[in-house]
Amino acid sequence: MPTRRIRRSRTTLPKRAQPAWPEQGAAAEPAASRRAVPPRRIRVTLPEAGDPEPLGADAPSAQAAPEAPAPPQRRRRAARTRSAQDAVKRRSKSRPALDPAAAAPPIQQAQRIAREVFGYDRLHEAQREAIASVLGGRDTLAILPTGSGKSAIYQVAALSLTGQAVVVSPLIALQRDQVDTLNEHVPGQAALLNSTLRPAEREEALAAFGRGTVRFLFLAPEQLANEDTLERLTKVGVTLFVVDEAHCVSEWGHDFRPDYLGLGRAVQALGSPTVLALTATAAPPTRAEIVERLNMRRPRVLVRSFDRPNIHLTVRSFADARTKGSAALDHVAQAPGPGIVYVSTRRSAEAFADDLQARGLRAAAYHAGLPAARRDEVQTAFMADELQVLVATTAFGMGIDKPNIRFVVHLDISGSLDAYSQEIGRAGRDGEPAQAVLFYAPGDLHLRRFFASGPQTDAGQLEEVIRAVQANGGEADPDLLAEELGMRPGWLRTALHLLTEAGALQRRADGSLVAAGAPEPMQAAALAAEGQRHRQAFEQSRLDMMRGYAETGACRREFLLNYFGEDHPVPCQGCDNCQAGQVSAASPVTDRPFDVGCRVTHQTLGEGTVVRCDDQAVTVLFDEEGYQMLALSVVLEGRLLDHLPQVV
DNA sequence: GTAACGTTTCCCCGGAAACGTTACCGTTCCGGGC
Repeated sequence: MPTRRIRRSRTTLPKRAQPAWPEQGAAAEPAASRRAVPPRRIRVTLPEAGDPEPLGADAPSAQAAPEAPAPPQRRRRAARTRSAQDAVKRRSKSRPALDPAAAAPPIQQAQRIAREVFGYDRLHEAQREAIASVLGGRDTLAILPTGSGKSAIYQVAALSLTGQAVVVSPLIALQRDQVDTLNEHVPGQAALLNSTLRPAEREEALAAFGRGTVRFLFLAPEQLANEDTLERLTKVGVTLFVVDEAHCVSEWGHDFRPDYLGLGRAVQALGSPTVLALTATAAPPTRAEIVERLNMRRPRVLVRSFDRPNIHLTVRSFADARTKGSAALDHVAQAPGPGIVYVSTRRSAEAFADDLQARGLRAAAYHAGLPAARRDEVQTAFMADELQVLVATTAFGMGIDKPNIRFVVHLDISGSLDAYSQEIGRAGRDGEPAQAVLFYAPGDLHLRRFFASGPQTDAGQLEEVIRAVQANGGEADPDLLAEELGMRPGWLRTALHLLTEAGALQRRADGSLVAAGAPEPMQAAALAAEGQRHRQAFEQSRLDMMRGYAETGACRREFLLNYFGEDHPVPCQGCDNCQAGQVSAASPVTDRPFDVGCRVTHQTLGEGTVVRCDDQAVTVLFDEEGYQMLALSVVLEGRLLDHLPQVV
């Protein structure tokens, strides 16, 4: 077994040449503090692929356990990509063949790797459970709060296993950070595979992974849609398939990045390795979809509390957008920062940042329409506390780990409580008090309804597409079809996706789409249109829940946690309604007609699961129709809901 | 669903009003140009 010298290194923020926002007279706040882990040199022995020998029992530690950190959030561009690839080249020693008969390594081995390789004195309980589940060969979905060290789970699990891991990560910048972090601890054992690589670099990454020199290969889901890439990986014999930020499967797969929905197919093609899906936010339907889409078998689903008691929840309601904007400006101008203001459009991001600057604040806008260099500059400045306020669209935030964010203000309502929870979860990661304030005007719902509605299709158009595919000899080339039918390419891609979901089209081994032959075009189009209708109804129902949160007079924390299937005692004293004395202690759980989590059936809405029940309303997540809030008195008087046997 | 923007219509040539169109969040990948 090889011995390696590992040195923990600290990274530094790149210096910014020129501030592009007004400097304020007041002294800059201290730089963001990262957890200080003293650099040290250790000698560590790692199991090779095929090495069955466990490392021995874990020694107990009396020290507090530093949790695994989220990746640092500085953009590291081509130079870092090349350095990771160079590291791969330096380590070209081949590994022994995989040994599938090797016994699952014990959790003690994982603890030792966590300590000796990554410097964590001990893993916390959720990390241990998830790692043990993976080491036992069980597909695992871990839904753990931000800052709980999700990355450490796959890092330690993969190094404890024999064989190699593919890690699907949504953003190239995130992948770079993850590879850099890993290569600081296990030099040369992590590599990237994405479109920024030159052909030779790409080939080298695949070859190193094929030789076993590289244990972790990070890629975006689009890479796995490439049949050549998938075939190369299949030959390697991947033992662990990790999906980081797994909520993207459900959140982005349907209308934005459809290759997320193809990950289950990739898992099968890779010989069904153990699947580990990690996310910080997933309500029950999102969990179900992740499990289904990733083809997870009898998965262990680990869920920890979503509650962040140090974040105070407030909603301020307004009749119109103008008075709302003015009040939000006053609020943010006096709020102790640093903070994030989320808005729904790029234009309003620019406008609100301008307004804040006019008030003398160091503020900047961040959205996907900015040049990459400007986005890097703004993000780096915010991370370094050079900015007080970042005004951003949803483009900002994934993977962000800035501990001292004191407020997250929403100038516009989010599209779902899933998104809202993710966004406010970026506040107060240092455990100190933080504020989440939603500025709400009912008119804001229009734009969100537009986003939730997605591209409009009808069965007639979809049938037209299928017939065109058939007329083309069964080939479904998006660009050709768009031109031929005079349809927008974006819309046509959505149509092809819906038709594939309905079974009217099939993906061939080379990745291209062909007509499936059955069902008949009319029937397939109707199925596809119905599928989309369900999806849109579900999205609209999620927006309804977001609206429910904004308009509730009950405890907001309870409302938010109920959405994620978690109960919470009221009053919480950590939200505006509770502090205003509007919320009194709830009736005992046993007195409620419907328990959270119980299965019910409705004559027209079908079967569903109760997610919330208070004195006024019962909220049910129906399997087909999404979330529905029903007046409790009407439900009880009309006997609209019947209990079903509990699903174990 | 709304707002911003562009075009057309008045039919005296500049500009208001009406009307129509389009964008509105999110990333990766790929091919072409320099």
